[in-house]
Amino acid sequence: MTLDSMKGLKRTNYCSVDYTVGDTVTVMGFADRVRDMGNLIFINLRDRTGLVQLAFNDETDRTVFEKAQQVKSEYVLAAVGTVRERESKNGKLRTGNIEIAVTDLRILSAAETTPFEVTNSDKVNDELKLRYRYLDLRNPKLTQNLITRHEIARVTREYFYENGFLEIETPMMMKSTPEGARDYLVPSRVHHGKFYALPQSPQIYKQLLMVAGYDRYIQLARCFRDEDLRADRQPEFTQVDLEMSFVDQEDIQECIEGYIQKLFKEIMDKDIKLPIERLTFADSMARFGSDKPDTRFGMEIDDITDKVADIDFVVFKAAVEAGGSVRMINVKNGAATYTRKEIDKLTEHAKGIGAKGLAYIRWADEPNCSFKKFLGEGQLEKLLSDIGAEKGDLILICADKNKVVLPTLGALRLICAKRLELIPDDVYNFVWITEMPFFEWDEESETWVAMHHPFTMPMEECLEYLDSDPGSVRAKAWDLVLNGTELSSGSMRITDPALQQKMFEALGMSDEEIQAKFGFLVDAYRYASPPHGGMGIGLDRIAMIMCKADSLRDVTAFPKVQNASELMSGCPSVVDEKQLEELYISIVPDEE
RNA sequence: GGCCGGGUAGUUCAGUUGGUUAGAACGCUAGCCUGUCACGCUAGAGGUCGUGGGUUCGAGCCCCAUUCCGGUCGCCA
Repeated sequence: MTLDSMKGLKRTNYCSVDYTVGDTVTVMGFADRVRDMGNLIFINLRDRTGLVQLAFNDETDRTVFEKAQQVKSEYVLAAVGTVRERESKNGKLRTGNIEIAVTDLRILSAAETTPFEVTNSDKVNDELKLRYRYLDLRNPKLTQNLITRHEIARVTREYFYENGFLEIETPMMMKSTPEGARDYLVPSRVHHGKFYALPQSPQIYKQLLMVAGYDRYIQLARCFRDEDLRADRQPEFTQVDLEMSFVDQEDIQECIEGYIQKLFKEIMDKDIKLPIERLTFADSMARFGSDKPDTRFGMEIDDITDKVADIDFVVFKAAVEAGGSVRMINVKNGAATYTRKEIDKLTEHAKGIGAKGLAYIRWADEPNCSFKKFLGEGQLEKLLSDIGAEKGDLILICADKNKVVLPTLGALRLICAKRLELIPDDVYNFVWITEMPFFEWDEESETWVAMHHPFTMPMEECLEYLDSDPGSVRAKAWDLVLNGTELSSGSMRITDPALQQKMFEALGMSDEEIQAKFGFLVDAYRYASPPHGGMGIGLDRIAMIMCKADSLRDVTAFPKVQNASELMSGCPSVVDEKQLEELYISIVPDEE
């Protein structure tokens, strides 16, 4: 087949626009579907805006008609023609009332048969679609997602520009700081044996920008973390990264609330009520068993330690003796119809999280209690009434240390709600989680590690417990959670070098270590700094939620798969010996 | 690294207790068709059943190993 040139043609409009009958237009795009009826041919032409129908009949110039007969799916075409009304309308299309009577058709590029049908690929295996990502990206749904993502980025820039933020780029190659997630390393050719790291976040640079006096900074920052993937976690991702000076926590939250409100109004036409609810970390854990609670439904956790105190059940007693508690959720919503098998499955899940087991009361016809044999006369009736149970309820009870009980019930709460379809999909529940713990006990290294990062400001009233009870120290750090997804995380930063020194020490770092890792940062604060804090907001996750997508892959143009490789290009890949030599790198073979 | 699920025409799937030539739909190819819009009709091509090994007279099906994909736990300051 001989291909045509588009010489002499200029596109007048995208495919899916409002047309005026009688106009002469030139459109260009992909053949979405060809319907050849012998002496009558229709071609749906597709571009990123949508479809328009090209029509060829006995009034069509013969050479143009013959050209149309050659067109197959995914060919790239240019067509000139006259807009006219369709004989029968198609209500499903924006352009369904008109068609283009083609007077000139050019085949600009021919396609081989594609490995899957581009616009009918819902059920096609993801692996195949990812190998041919450039084809899948032709799918209108993905196109729409990427356009929405573009709109999110546009509104984001608009909002922060309007509010006096400066967009400043920070380095992509920076110093490795082994705290937190694993770094992606970039070897240096010039410096034998030394490495750059790709940023996990521009954290340190943005703090230094505050020291430098650029008091409102924003960047749509690409960030990298060498950790395993999840549906909502890619090794590279984009954060709306910002930092503000001369503010406190409330000022930053207020600024972000304005952003969220604008974003949801402009992209989703949703009105988000302000202020967004504040919930302390401790309350969130106690009520929802999670630091990222999904508040679109109830089923909150109840502490029933006191109510089971007189029950002689060894599991309950042991939990209390170990300093733990007995807590429950009431699944309600007809969950008493759960079969034994389904409850066993919940138990299995609970065990997966760390619980030793699950007690339950299933009240279908009669209350059926898993620890009945440990109950005395009348105790079940009393318990049922104490916890407010009714016929039809399923009560799940977990007894252990709080560290186990809360996450377990939190997870079961989500599983049951999903199964019973209690979660409305058109509701957007934001919540601020505040007063986050500063330290987290790391079992592996048996040390306290910073939960947020070591530059986070502790709450003033907690400073005195820094040495005596680190676990109780709360931070001026907060998360923004939407429908159970952590969207954003922020904190006030330490600007006092003496306090920063103290925090490093509490984290078990020696002076040498501090100097080697963060010396430049500590030094910077010795030359005075405005009080400041900031946030990093997950742009990909916002896009995922706004597109109602199940995976970040659906809102990322070229995503990576679970093992962090990219199926289309096949990266990561081996490199030439010569490249390695220049970098002084030798590869140790895999042990068998 | 652990656990769970999956891999059969180009695609999505079916494939009985282990038994003849592995089927269907869509797509593709060819022909017919003047108002379709998931066009229709007729015919056709297309398979190392992920890979390797084993059991068996005989394996898509059973066993072992391996690989790839997904989910999840660990991990993600």
